[in-house]
Amino acid sequence: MGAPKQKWTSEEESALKAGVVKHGAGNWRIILRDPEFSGVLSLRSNVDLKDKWRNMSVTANGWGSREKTRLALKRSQRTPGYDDDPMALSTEVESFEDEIVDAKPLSISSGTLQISGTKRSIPRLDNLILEAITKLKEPNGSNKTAIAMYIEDQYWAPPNFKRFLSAKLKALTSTGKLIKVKRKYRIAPRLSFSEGRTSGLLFMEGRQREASRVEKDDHKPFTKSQIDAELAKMRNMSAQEAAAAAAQAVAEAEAAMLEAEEASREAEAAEAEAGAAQAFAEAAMLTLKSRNASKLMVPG
DNA sequence: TTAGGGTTACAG
DNA sequence: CTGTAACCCTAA
Repeated sequence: MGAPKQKWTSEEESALKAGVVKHGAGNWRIILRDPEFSGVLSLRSNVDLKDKWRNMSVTANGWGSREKTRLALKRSQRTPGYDDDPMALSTEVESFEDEIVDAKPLSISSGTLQISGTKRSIPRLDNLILEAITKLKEPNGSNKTAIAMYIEDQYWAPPNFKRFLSAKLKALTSTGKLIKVKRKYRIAPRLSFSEGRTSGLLFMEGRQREASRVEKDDHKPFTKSQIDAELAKMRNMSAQEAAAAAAQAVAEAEAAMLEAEEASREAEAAEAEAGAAQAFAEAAMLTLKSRNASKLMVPG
């Protein structure tokens, strides 16, 4: 554990962690392309980011969960008394030394969007959940414990994370984003509507009968047609406008989720509200992402 | 371009 | 000598 070759500085590590929290793990090129992070990580490549993140994850993990590493491969001698449990549940996973690193005001590129009121930016839990399910690669889906474990391992764990996650999973299931079978969650088959031509607004289309415990379906702040209309408007926006709108939607969704969490007594309505807001936010982000991927390719 | 496996260099 | 972190190579 010493200081071997070109040791990463604290600034670089902080930038990496902030970038992962902000953009999500895996988008190394996006993180590197960010003007804020590129200042510190200019001499680092995307591969370096990935490797560093891997090393950090492995170190923080304590290799007690589900990692092979080369250690398991190299060390073939295992004690016959106890073999490693693939689903070791350790609820006391402290993250790195610092908890929330992302204290800087989140600024969308070119989008002069000031999100006032939000204390700290919650990383899109939706994407985290989807990422967790994707990375876990469970054929039958992943249960809440596995998802929570993954997120807690890879990112940081808020104090009331479990309640947060439960509410979020419920909301995602209600909106058809996830499919819940028994106790496992799977990603809904229609998740990509890459085409902006047809107004295929899918998530609330043909399902809702699969949800086992849908208690309330009454009035929602955002109806399906309203979301569709908003997205249709967004497609005609400029990139900056779309980015701002998407960020605003995400912020509102997060705020709604926070309110839903805090109002834990009659959280049903607030939960539905947050779910609808998140559905729109997610769709907006996907639309924005498609736009950026097809149009805004800025060569480094 | 990213994820993963493997190798090298350095610290204990 | 062993373990760890950076580095390197390759497949998807």
